[in-house]
Amino acid sequence: MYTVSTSNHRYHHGNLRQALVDAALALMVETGGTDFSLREAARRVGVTVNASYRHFRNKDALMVAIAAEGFRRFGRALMEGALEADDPQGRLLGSGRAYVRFARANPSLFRLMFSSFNVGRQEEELTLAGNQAFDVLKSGLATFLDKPADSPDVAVAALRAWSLAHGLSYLILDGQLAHLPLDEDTLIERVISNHAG
Amino acid sequence: MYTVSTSNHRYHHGNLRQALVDAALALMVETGGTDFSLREAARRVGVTVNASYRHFRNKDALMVAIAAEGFRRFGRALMEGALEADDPQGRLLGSGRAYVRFARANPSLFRLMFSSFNVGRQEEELTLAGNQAFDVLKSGLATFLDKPADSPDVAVAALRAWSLAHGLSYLILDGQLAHLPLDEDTLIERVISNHAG
DNA sequence: CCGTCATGTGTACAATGTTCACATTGATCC
DNA sequence: GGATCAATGTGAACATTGTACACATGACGG
Repeated sequence: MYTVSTSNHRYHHGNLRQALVDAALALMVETGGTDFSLREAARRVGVTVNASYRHFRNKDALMVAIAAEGFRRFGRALMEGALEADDPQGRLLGSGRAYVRFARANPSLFRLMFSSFNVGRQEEELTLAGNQAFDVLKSGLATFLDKPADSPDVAVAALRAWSLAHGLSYLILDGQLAHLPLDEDTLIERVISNHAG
Repeated sequence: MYTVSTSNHRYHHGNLRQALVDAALALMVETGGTDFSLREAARRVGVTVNASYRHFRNKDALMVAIAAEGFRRFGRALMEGALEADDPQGRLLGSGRAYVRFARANPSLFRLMFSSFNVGRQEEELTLAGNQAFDVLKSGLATFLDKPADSPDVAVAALRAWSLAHGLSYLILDGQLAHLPLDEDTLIERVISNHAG
């Protein structure tokens, strides 16, 4: 997952920061929720809680780091999804599918990413990673609409696509699709692609 | 907000359950986040923490109760939004606007509602309130499409509308609309109504 | 070799969620 | 009307958590 230092430090860990991120993420996955214990994460890594304060100002800072890591993976997933097709529309649909796929595969991380956005809005790492993910969608839409990326039309279309994928992902995570008459994948496909009614 | 018992109980509160819900909600609003302290809520109500355990199994149960209360208000807001117009399409747009309006007006509550959905999925009160809110959208779409409410087409259309409003609301709460070239209300209007660029 | 700075440990503290034993209330039945 | 009893409150206690402060240890450049 991350490169460990070569020597066998008894005292110094080597890459505690990333190790804490990974441990906390693992804890979240086990719980299924978006919460974790700082102490427990440190315990897993084999280190005292206080050691983590050398790498994060407080627990919120660690959560922001996790969210940022999530957004980086997220952006990558969106790009790879876009590469599944060759035409602009296909690429757009590909990112949409990748969006939902990511949310389903990493529910806790996905939730944390978007719930810690207000907490750590001032944190540069987070906003940067978040904007980069959004840019994937925007540039895809710009080429699809054949208009400049900063035009209002592109903004509106991107926002609509983003909203659609985002809302759909959340509804799936909340189990809101279970009651519906079609199976999940068919629903996702029909919702994302634009064949209205 | 809620009817208090007539007599001046020194010991018995009268409607502690609802009072705790209100206090916790107020705390969330003050913090801006979705978290609160059970003890602090009890303190506000003028009661010991332990008293709350007569009305809620634990803190999560209180959160679920808050979320359910939120979904009831939410459902009402959607209905009122639909009543702003007379034609089916106008009603649909009305609920969409009401959806986003509710999220902006009650950000903490909105977040809690959808983040506690997995925690308290087994809780009947919550799922009931949630489904009722969703039914408002579904019935509106059924009359709009003039098809039976349980048809796949209605399901897909409802899911798409719900996703759109939901995602847009979340993106607004996350402050993702600040960077965009149009002002928020114009964006919302253009995203919700279907004039694809 | 030795300072010095980053990185770790130990101790301490207030706050929180939760539990258990006990107190108080108010309705119900004789 | 007074005893009974379930509903509803209090009080003390405990483990866990996030955080702060003083100190230990290690790596490394002069």
